[in-house]
Amino acid sequence: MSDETQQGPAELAKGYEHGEVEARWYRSWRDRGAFHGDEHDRVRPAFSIVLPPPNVTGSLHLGHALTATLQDVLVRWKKLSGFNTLWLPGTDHAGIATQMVVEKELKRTEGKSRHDLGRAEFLKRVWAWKERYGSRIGEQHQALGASLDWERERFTMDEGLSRAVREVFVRLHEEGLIYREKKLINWCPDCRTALSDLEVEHEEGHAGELWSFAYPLADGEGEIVVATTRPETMLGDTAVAVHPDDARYRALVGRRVRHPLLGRELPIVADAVLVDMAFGTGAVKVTPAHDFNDFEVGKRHGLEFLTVIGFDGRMTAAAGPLAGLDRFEARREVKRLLEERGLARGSRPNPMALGRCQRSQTVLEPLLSDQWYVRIAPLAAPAIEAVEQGRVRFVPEGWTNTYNAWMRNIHDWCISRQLWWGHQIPAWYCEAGHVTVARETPSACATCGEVRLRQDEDVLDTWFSSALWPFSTMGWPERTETLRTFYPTSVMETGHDIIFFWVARMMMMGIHFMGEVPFRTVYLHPMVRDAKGQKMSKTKGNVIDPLDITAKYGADALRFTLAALTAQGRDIKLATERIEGYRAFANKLWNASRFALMNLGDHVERGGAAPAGRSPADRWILARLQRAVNDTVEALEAYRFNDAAGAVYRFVWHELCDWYIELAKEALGGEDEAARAATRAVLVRCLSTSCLLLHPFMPFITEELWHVLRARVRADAWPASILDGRFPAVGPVDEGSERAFAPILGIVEAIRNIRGEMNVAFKTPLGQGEPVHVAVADPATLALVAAGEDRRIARLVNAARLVFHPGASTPPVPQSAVGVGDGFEVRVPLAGVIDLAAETARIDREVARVDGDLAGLERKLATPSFVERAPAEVVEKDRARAAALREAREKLTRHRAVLAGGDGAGR
RNA sequence: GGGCGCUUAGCUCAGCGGUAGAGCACUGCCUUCACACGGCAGGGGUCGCAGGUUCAAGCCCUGCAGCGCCCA
Repeated sequence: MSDETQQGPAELAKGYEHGEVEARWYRSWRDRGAFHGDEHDRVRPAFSIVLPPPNVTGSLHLGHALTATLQDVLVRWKKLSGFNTLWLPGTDHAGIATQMVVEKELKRTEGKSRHDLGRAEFLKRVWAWKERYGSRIGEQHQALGASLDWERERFTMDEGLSRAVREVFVRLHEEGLIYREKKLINWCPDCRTALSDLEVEHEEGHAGELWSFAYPLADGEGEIVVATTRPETMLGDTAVAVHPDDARYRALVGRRVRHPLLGRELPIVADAVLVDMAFGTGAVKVTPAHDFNDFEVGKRHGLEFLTVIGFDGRMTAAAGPLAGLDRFEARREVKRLLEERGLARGSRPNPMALGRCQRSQTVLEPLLSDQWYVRIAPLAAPAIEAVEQGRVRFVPEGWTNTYNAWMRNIHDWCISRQLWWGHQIPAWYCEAGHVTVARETPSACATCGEVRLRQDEDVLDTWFSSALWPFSTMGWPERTETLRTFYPTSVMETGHDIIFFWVARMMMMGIHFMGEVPFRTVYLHPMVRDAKGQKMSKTKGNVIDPLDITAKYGADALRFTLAALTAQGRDIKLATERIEGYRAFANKLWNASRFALMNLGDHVERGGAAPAGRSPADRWILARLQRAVNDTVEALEAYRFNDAAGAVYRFVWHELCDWYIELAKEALGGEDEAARAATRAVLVRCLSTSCLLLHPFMPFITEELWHVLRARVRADAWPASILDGRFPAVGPVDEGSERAFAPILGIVEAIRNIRGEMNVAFKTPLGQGEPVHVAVADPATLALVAAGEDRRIARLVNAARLVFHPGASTPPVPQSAVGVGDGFEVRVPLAGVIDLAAETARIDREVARVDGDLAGLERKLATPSFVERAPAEVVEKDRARAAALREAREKLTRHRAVLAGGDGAGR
């Protein structure tokens, strides 16, 4: 590290410039391995998070930025709090998505398909793509300041992780939890692969059409009318079903109809499960090979399974004259042909649900095929139990229900995908069709010894490998030190949209293979939307690129914004104005530090404060600081990121900057050495503590200011980097000092209020002739005033002369404005300035406000049931409030009477 | 069809039993020696609607309406 970064600049620029600072510090942290989790550390408690791996070919969106921010907040907070932290980065090979990207590129540049290249050559291209673009995600995380342990970066297709995948597959197969079967699956004709239930998006209310046509009876006169939303599937019909209780059709059950286009004969069957007598004609066509419900009917009645639509979405040879047509063309053609034959029986609009491919949005086709499945119920049971027993906790709690509902109603997981990019299934077939599942490529069939083997061409669902992520990344199946130290991880932090994809499956796999849950807490964050609440998407063009934001406003501002908007249970609507606001906050902190540096003189920071010279203002701000620390920690512990951010924000801006710095100017510019030294020390303490509190949210600016401050006050006891600092500890708040100082602040506000309302500019001193009078009832407050707070007040309100009186009221002064507060009254003489009408109006407004409050309170206090049944302290509090209001009202009305008395006031 | 969530100031949202808060926006004044990415002051809400519980209800209960999400 260079001297310059060690020391930081001697003086601060007038405004905070994030660009240069951010680049410099991330490099410095990374180069010294500051983010490395130490697997050998057995002293500090461990805190670990695995980053849910983003798609390797993707690029970060705001959801990722949110994930990175919240996780970094947790990790940096825990690190500063003395934990041995590990935040493990990596990327996911994202089977379909990546393969599609590379295929598209291949088509564009060379006009070739992956089949033109062949599997081996195509995979080479994908790897090349990964090498070229795979680092982008990492760079983006670095720009956000993520304190990830880059030495442990993983990729789901790494050798180690691939070994873990194979091990898991083989073990589950040995345990009978993985099997291969021919069933109906959701097939995407565009991606040309099977999908799991989770990858199907259900489109509600699609404008479908219910189209009716007649099947003529095969043996005699008559017909039976059925309705369908998919006319083309009638080519694959192998039955017509009616309800067994339906009198209209009872005589027809067991008879046959003739297929009008193919000539086949179809049985009429009775099925109480499939058929709803009240819907349509009460008769239903049955296509067992192309519909999930019909599939079951087919099994129940031993029907033929006739596949008429192929994997390419075109009609098969079984579709007879329509073979080769696209399924949607076939739909039109079937309708045309049946109309021609006079069999069409009308149609009506039918809003319906439609299954689409999550990736390509293509309408899915249920197709019959051989696929691999995970028998999931035995894995789900312990995962449900883990949550019931509290070994895993969801935050916000509401997600527990969602998790439970899905887990208890779970279906076997189709894990094979007809892709090339991914973990090829470790199953081999011999000519006789025997299957050999093995960790290493087998030399012969386990059943018949045949040596000519062919590996299953399919690959595993990407989510299969990510389910292992919490332990595969730590070296499993080896028993590594990393696993011993950091598994189970502390928190799983991710978006609630992937609770099933990741969380549930990680739970099942973690418990099954590690014997222990993969994480203790699951924090699910909300979705990030645009300012109007719209989902961000490329097609809508409302996507905000996090890197554009960091370049413009700084990573700290973006991070703070995201944290400040992350309230539990609601989506985040992100408007750039919010980000601008928090950039201003960074600038505010910067300038508070700038002020301090200009006023610290030769102050040298030595541990152990000297409370002797501390003023009431010093004690007050330190009490407020402690409160802010407590609030922040409490919020972080409860994952209330917005409250944590809010607590620091409020302290830094509205207490430290708005009040304390202004209050401190008196002592800093004064002659009293001890007071000045104490103030300087308090200022340093407030700023350094604020930096620590803020560091998890704004790592860059806080590290920069830490260095500058440390060098300036020669605080050798402070660690060289804020990363090695100690997070402020929760402790008792000095409430006495808070309470004691409150009247001082109140007096300032009351005088400022008069100034503002009377439009007296700040540069015009008050009390130049007749002094400003302040009556104070509490002797303790008067003592503070006598000890020097009067000078601070005078400074903050720009008063030339300020006279304090013990007691309840100030002496009457013509042409003056009066303000009242809890335990004090201020009187500001405004001869020559006062606008009688304005002042009267102001007093009237005040009286009206007081009257409103008082009326409510008095009504309440006059209610016997309230006085009798409410807790004594509540009644007492209201009595005291009513008394204070009555007093204020009396003062105000007396003052108004004087104003209106025409004693020469005004002009 | 089942489940969950939301409805509070112009906007975005906190608050969740003792008569309403923040940020932004708005209005007036101020280039006061940290900051105009600023300061001071101010205006603005019958807390979706209707019932109920309670001494007391945005806050608890019931129903209704609207919006959103998840699952089937």
